[in-house]
Amino acid sequence: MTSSPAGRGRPRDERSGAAIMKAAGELLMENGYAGLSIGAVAARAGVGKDTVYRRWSGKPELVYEAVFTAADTADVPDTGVLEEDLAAVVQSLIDEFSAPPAAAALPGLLADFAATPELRATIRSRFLRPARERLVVVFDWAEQRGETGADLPVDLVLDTLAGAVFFHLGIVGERPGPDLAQRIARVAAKGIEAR
Amino acid sequence: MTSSPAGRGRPRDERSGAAIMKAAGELLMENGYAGLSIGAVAARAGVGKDTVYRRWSGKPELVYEAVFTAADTADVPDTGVLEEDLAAVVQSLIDEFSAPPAAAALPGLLADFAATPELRATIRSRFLRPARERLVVVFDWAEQRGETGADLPVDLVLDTLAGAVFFHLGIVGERPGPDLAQRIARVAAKGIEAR
Amino acid sequence: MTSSPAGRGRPRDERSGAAIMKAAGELLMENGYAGLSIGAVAARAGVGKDTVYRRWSGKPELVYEAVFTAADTADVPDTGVLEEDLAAVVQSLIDEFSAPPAAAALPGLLADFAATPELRATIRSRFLRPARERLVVVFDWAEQRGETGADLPVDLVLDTLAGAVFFHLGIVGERPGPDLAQRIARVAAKGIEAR
Amino acid sequence: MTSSPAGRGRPRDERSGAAIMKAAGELLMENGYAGLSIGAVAARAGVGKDTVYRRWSGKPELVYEAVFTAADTADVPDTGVLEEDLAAVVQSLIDEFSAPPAAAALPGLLADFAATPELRATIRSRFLRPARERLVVVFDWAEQRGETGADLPVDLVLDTLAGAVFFHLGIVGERPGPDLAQRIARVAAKGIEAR
DNA sequence: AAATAATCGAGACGGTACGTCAGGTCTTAAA
DNA sequence: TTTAAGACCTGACGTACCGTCTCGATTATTT
Repeated sequence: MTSSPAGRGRPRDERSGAAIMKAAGELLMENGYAGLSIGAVAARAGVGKDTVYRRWSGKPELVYEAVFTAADTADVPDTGVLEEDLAAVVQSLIDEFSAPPAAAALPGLLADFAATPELRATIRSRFLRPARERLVVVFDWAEQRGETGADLPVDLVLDTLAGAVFFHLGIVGERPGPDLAQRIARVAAKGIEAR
Repeated sequence: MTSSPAGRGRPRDERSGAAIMKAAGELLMENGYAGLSIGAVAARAGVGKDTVYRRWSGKPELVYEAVFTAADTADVPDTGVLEEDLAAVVQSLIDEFSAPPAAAALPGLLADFAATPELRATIRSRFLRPARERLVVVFDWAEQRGETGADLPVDLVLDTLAGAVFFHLGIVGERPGPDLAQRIARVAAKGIEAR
Repeated sequence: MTSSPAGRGRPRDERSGAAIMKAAGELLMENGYAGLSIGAVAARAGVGKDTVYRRWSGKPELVYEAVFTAADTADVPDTGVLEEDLAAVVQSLIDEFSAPPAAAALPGLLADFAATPELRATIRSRFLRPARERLVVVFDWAEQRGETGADLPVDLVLDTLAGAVFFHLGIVGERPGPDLAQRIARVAAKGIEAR
Repeated sequence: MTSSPAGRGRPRDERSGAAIMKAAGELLMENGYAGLSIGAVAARAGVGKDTVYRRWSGKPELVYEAVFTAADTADVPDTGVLEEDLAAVVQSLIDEFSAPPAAAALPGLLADFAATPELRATIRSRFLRPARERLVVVFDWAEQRGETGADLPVDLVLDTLAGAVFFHLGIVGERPGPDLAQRIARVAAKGIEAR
């Protein structure tokens, strides 16, 4: 959210922003990403359209913030086994991508981000940073245990894991079976282990 | 394409359909998926809007057909090594997804498909069938060579490979390095090989 | 009204145009000129805004046509007396300006016309042409009878008569007493008669 | 202008009011009446919007005061001839109506006044009082000289003179030729003279 | 000196209207 | 029956103003 500039003038009412976020989440689940309009969000939030545009530059930014707010700073547990550590990382991606508003928003949201150069450059940092940080940690542990070599292609693996989850859930639309994270992690762990 | 209902009346002019496909591909590369409108396609093709709607039910179907027309029936070469076979499969996905009109269309197109129940069900068959057929063959060879066990999760692996390629190219927007297929295939091959 | 270009395409539905005119007249009397919006006219007419903009370039043109449609081609009667002839001309101006929708529209409408160079140039021809034609005839008769000289300043007299009626009715808002035309005509007739 | 309610609190800064008047006059000439917004006036004056609304109730009142401030208390000269006296009155109307900011403001301003019942009632006193006072004096002289009878319809003549000037200059937009006042006065004088 | 109160610039607030554009349907005359 | 053309209704877009309100700060009068 763009922070209010300086201390001058009437400060923004936090309740407006909160009402907008709430309305956006609801409409997202009711009508999907394509069926969500800024005007409808404003109307349901009991707010003028300007009040939305003052805070967010457009639908993608608004929906991104409405959906991906969970801080998700939990540390990945050190299980001592690469495959299990990876499973935890994949599970966090699944949790992030399959929450109801996220599932409704993701394909359209990523499409809009991908279509806009400025937004496209932010996709990794916005959607994948927590997972990437965890992955770096997990890779570090695995290297110290000798399970993997150094110089693992973090971003490529991350894209693969995220792509697998996104494609499986978001596009093809399968429900996330309870062992999905484990199955993906098993292949990935074996794939990147040293010999 | 919807086939012309046989029989009476003036037959459809095949040149109209071809002009529409051509115009759609051009506009896709100029303005992207979101910036393509049926009206603009019709105008550039020198055709009435009805002539478009008579053949395709809407933008997703139209763009899908304009972009994914290549038959792509080439057999995957039997290299005798799982990793190499997989690399060929991944390369075919890369080729399919990174062709200029496809790259411009894919994120938005998949989002529209995913948002429509009837279309969502057809994603695998429309975008992944050739790759899936190749993957089945490759897995069959590998099993016969003893490199892998039976009962490999074809669809999950397919989603993973496709998701990796799509996310890496379509969303994050990296150019496909010449060794991308090989790198993905290496991890995947090791991941699914029998111990 | 802009006439539909050539014979190609679907012809405009005359009922739409008529419904727009009717709605505009009603809203004008209910809310006045400033309170009339194109969107409200379209909504009441059961028509899309485009259908309005396709026919009229904006509110001034729309309201002008909605209000000043009466052909008003009646000839001015030859009474044989300048003052009486002028009274008939003035009365036609009063009738034109004091009809309920016209009275509601005139001040704002003329202001918008005056503020737009292209429209400003058309004020005389749009609002005063019938009166001017009558005035020319009346002056011609008067000259032939010897009541006046030649070279009367038609436009200045016309502006004076119209200004008097407009200012008296439209701005100051007096009801048009039954002898108003006569009173204005008396002064004007005396004013322009030859000694 | 609403006078500052005496007494407590910080007194109004007279420079703010002056800056607002100045900004309003400038913007009026740059953008016309319709193109003038309170927000823009406040911004150019370096003032908050409330500082404007605290002093004036809205655009019409603000513009009226910005434009029609000239006291114009000069006495009409007694020329001894009705036509010449009238010419002076008409000339004062021309001067008032054709000053650049007034010319830009008048049609829209009068339309807004006419559209608001409370304001409409004040039009004569606001815009025509000086001219009316002069006209009464001039008629008085003329009656004493025997040029006219008593009981001249002051308001009707005034509306006619003002309407003629307003319509000729403000609406139709002619530049005021140097003899305009004389030409109008000649007709009017003859029109109201006793036989 | 302290309390009270109105003003100041700034700008957020909920609304309304703007004029444009796309979607998908329908209606014409011509082929 | 299809064709090109284009009108049709719906509804969203992002912007501009409206007139009100809420800030912190300032400047006066009243205790």
